[in-house]
Parts: sequence; C-alpha cells; structure tokens
Amino acid sequence: MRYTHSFLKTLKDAPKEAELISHQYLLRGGFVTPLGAGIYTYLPMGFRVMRKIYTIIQEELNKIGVEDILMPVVHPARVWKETGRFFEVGPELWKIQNRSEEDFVLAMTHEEVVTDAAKKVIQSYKDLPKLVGQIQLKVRDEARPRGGLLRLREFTMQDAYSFDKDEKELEMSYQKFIGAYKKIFERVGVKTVMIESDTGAMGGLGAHEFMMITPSGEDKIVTDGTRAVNAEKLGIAKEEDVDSPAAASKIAEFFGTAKVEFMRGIEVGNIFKLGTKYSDPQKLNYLDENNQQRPVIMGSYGIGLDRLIASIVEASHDDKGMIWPKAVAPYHIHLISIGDDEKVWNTANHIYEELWQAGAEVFFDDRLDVSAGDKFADADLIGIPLRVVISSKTLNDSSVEVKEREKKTARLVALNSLVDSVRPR
RNA sequence: CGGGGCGUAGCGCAGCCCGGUAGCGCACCGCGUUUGGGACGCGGGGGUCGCAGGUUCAAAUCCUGUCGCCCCGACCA
Repeated sequence: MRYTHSFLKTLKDAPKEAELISHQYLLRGGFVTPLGAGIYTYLPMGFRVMRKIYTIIQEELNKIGVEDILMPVVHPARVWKETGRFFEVGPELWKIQNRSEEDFVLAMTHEEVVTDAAKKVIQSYKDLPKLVGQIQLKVRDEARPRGGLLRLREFTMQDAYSFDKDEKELEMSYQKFIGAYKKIFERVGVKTVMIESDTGAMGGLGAHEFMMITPSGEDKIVTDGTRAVNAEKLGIAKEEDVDSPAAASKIAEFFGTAKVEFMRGIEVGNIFKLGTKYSDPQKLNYLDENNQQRPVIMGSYGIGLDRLIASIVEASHDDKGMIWPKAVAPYHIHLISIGDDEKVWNTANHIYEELWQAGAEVFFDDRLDVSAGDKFADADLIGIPLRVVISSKTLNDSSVEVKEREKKTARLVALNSLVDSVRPR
C-alpha cells in the first residue's frame, strides 16, 4: 500500500481521552477510531494486525483439532431462558425485542448457542470428544468501558468449546488448550502467566486466566512465585488488603505461606471447565457404552483479540511509538523515499514492486511533499518492524538504508541484494 | 450505578470569572523555496461554541435542564 492511496491519517497529538499508552498510540497511528464509548472502528492498519492475530489463533487451534464454526450475534432468548442466564446475568446482558415484542439477546458469549448446535451432532459416546471454535463479535452492555481497547462494549473474541464424555477426558481437552494458548501468546509476542480464577457467570468446575503482567492492567493477581491466583478469588480487592488479617488466613490456606506478592495484569485469555452447567439444562446428553444417558462434559476457552492488540502495544513500544512483533505487524516493511529526486523516486517504486513480488508486505511512504523527519516520525509511530530508506545520500553508492524498528542504528545494504536480504522467510 | 473532570474546526488548546460580530498551534488548500529526524515564506478554506429552554437590547460567556466523553470506585463472561 502507498501512503498517498491509504486511508491512513496520523496525529501528532493524542486525543485527550486517551490515557493508556496503547490507546494513545493506536489512535495516533491511525489503527482504530472511536465511534462511541467502548465502540471502535478498525482502520486499515489496525484491521491488518487483527487479521494476523486471527490467523495465528486459528492455526494453533486447528493444530489441536478445533474445527472452525461461526455462530450468530443475535440470539432468540429461548436458549438463554433454558439455562436461566436470561434472568441471572444482570444488566450486562444486552436484551432487545423484535417488532413482535419477542425477546432476543445480543451475544455476550456463546455457550448456549454452541450447546444447542451440539445437540444435533452429539448423541453417542462415539461422537465424543469434539472441539469447535470461532472468532466472532461479543456484545456486552458494559457499565464502564475503559482503557481504549481494554474493555469494550463490542469486541472480537476467539471462543472455543470442548465436548467430552467425562471429567478425565475434559482434563485432556483442557490441557490441549493450555498448550495451544501458550503457543498463541508466544507467537504474538505477549508474555503471560496462567493463574487460577473464579468461574464467575460462566459457572462450572474450575477456571484459569492468562494474564499479561503490567501495572496498567485492571486485574489483580496474588502469587507466591510458583502459583498465582486472581486476587478476587481470595477476596482481595486492592494491594493493601494483602496484608490485612482477613486475607491472611485465605492466603495461608491457598498458598501454604504468607510470603506473597501483588501484581496487576491484563486478562488476555480465560479457560473454564464448564462441566454440565449447560449440558444439564439444555439436555445435551449422550448414550454411553451401557446404553445409559449421560450429560456431555463441556469446557470453554476464550481470547479477547482487541485486548490482546492493546496488550501487545503496552508490552512493546518506546517513546516514539509502537514496536510490532514481526508476526503481528500490519506490514513487514516500511519503505520511505526521501526528496523528489527522479532517480530516488524511480528506484523506490521499483523496489516497492519487487518486494511485493518477493512476498513481502510493504507500506510505501511515497509522499513527495513531506519532509524526511515527518516520514521517520510516522514510521516510528506506526512501528512496522523493518524500515527501508531510499535517498540520494546512499543511492549514489548503490546502497540503501535498512533499520529494525527496535534498534537504534541503521545499516547499509547493496541495492542489488536488498530484496533478498529483507524478504520475509 | 456513586464520585470527579471535560464538551469551542479533523487533533491539541485559549477565550467564559467580568455578556458586545470566535481565536491560536497542528492538520488541510494554492504558489514558491525546501527534503536524513515532525522545514520556511506569502495567500486561503473550514465553526448551528454538544443540545434544548430561559435571562438580556445582546449569550461561547449568566441560569435551568439534557445528552455525550474521560478518569476513580462498584460491577465485570
């Protein structure tokens, strides 16, 4: 893509509503733009990052046997009434009515819908186990959206579901997802810790969360160095509570020690052993080897994509802008031409075409009336991992400048070996 | 939902206290000079001052209501 053709517009000043660094840079860099509180449009740069993450998640889940499906965002209230969550969940569940005043809900999550679909597939122990998943919008009437992409009213989530015949098999599915999630977070460049958590409105037998540790996170974590737990599970609301007498007994009971540390994190993923929480009320049963009806044992597994994008920026930036890990960067290469010299211009255009043909995704700052400093500042802000600069300064020696976003210094590469040296492998 | 803050051009802000024909920087348009770290000169375009009432000869400014956005807390799959 050429800058002059792109829908991109960068900002020098961050909009005043943005406090978190990820929020500021994503707005300034033209990755997203707000429509309302907790509701965002993904602009081309941001959407490219979203699609990179989408693909990585799908690849890793497919590897453990998850099949991709796509469930609706508008749900007839029927299934939510079957499980009782229509009445239990509270105002976060976005309820709507159609013209006939029939109740519908917007997809806060998809357990009910996937369970309903599974009834048509799973009848026998021979139909188990099964793993399905999707990447789809979730809609929640959040009391307070916040932190840019950290807490949204409408967001994109990967959610997958396991169906097993007993808890032992569920544990195997659960472990598969833990493995896949660790690979996903590693590939997108986010360091996470897995902690024990409450099951909340999801219900079930147990749950874990994947946390990226950062002071800007809204979740609180207590750890003794080996195990970690969501502070809310211990009834701890803030850091000072860790030292309170009320918390002491719970901490001792959970960890077997009083020496614990308090941290903050962003919850980028969560996994639940649902058990029969949904299969019981929705009557998702199977016939076992002895002709006995048994409820299917379920698990659910989710990653918030928007939140993950914000987390990557929180984890990887400097005072000039974002620094995207290669795997999720909107483009591989940020190509810049300096000045309006004809030879520079022709060379840059030629390189642009060659790089695309070589399989590199290239963003070309082809503006002729913009100063070098302006272009460098934009490149640093947008944070594409590799920068290639074409200017008469180096072109006279038949070389071009190449610089990694995370490095301070550039290197010169011979023009005739450039494409081969910077193409993605 | 409680507490606090803010709504003036795409973005950042001043003007409001003390009412009198709306201003600055960035961005944008034209011409020219520039081009290795957010260039310069000259000339331009863009605003129902969030919205609705009220007070007044006159309201961005004062009063009332309302909507929106942000932050803290409660809540949070």
